[in-house]
Amino acid sequence: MRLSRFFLPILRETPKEAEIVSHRLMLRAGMVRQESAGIYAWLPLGLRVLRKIEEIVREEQNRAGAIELLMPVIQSADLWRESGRYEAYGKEMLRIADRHEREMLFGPTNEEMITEIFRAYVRSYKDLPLNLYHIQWKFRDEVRPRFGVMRSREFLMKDAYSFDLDAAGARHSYNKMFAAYLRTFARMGLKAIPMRADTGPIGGDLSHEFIILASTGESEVFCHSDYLDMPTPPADIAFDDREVMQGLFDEWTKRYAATSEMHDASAFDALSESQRVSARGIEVGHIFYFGTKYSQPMRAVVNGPDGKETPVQMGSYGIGPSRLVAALIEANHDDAGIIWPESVAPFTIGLANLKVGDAATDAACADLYARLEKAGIDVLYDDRDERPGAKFATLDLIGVPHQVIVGPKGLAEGKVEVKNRRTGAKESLSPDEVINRFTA
RNA sequence: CGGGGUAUGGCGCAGUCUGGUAGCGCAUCUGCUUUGGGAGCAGAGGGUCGCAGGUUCGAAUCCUGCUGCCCCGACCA
Repeated sequence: MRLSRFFLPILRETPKEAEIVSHRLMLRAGMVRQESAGIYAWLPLGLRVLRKIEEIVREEQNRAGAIELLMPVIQSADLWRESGRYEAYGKEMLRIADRHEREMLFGPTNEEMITEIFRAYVRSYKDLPLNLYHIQWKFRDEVRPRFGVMRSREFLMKDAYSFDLDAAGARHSYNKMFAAYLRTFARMGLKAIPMRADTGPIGGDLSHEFIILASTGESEVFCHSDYLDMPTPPADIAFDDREVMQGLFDEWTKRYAATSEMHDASAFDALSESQRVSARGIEVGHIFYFGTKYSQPMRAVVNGPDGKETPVQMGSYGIGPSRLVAALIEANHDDAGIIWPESVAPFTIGLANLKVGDAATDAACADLYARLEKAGIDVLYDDRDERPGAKFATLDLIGVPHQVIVGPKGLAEGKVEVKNRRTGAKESLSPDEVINRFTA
């Protein structure tokens, strides 16, 4: 992408409403624009990151055996009356009426709808297990939206729903999502620690929150230091092997880890000084096993091997990709701006032409740009007629992991500079070496 | 939902107390000079002062009502 043809509305000053660093940087880098309290437009740069995150989430859901579909954002009130949550959900649910005065709502979550879809088609235990998910916009009318997309009213959520014949099967489904979540966050360069959680309004008796550590996190968390170095489950782990999955779950939950609401000070204090990690955290995922809470009232039943009808055992599993964008910035930034992990970066390379109009730099940049693009690398080519300082500041701000800097001085010796945004390390390489570096 | 604050050009702000027809920095546009860490000079454009009433010869400024947004607390992907 040529920057001169892109839409990147950078702000030099920080809008006053932005309190936390991720919100400030998202506004300054032209990633989002607030349209109303807790409602944001995603500008091109922000959208590229959101899509990268979505794709990682999708790949790991698919790997764990979940199947993608897409449910609507607008739902019927009748569906929610069946489960009893229409009244119970309260003011967080945005209720609307259509032209026929039919009561509708903007979905805050999809347990009812997925259960309705399930019961319409599935009759036999032979069709289980089943795990269906979608990535769709949700609306929860938060009392007090804040922190930009970290706590917004409209937000993107990946929600998966598992269906099993019995509790043991549901447990296995839960464990598979548990493993998928560990992989998902690890691929984004995040250390997400599963912590036992309250089930809240979703209900049920088994639940974990996935918390990433960040100094600006909303909640206080406590955990065993071993969690900082636990190995991520490999891509080819045996998702269908119940014992392997249970073993992984047990390994990841046997040590102390809790948010402040679930904190047990005496258990935590039993750890040695060096084992105690007390930090701030951001919730990026939440998984629940809730049995027949919805299948019972909504009559989602299957015929078991014994010929009897049984309500299915369900679980639900959520990740907020839009919140993750902010969480990733909270965990990856410095004074100059954002530092994207490579897997979610909007562009992999920022190519800066320090002297637009100079025949040599123009030609060198055009050549590098074409060859890197041809190799399938996302390159942002800063071909604007700006001074070098402005280009450095822009690339630092938007956090592109690698900067390739082409100026007359280096080019006179056949060299361009490659700078690593995270480490600040600079190398002087020939254009051919640059191509090899990034295409090898 | 309780408490507090705020609303003036794209962004950040002054002007409001004491009424006289709107200003500064950044950004934008034009020209010249510049060009390895957010350039300099000269010129230009852009604002129903949140909305609706009212007081007054005259309202950004005073009065009344409303709305948006932000912050602090209790709740949440």
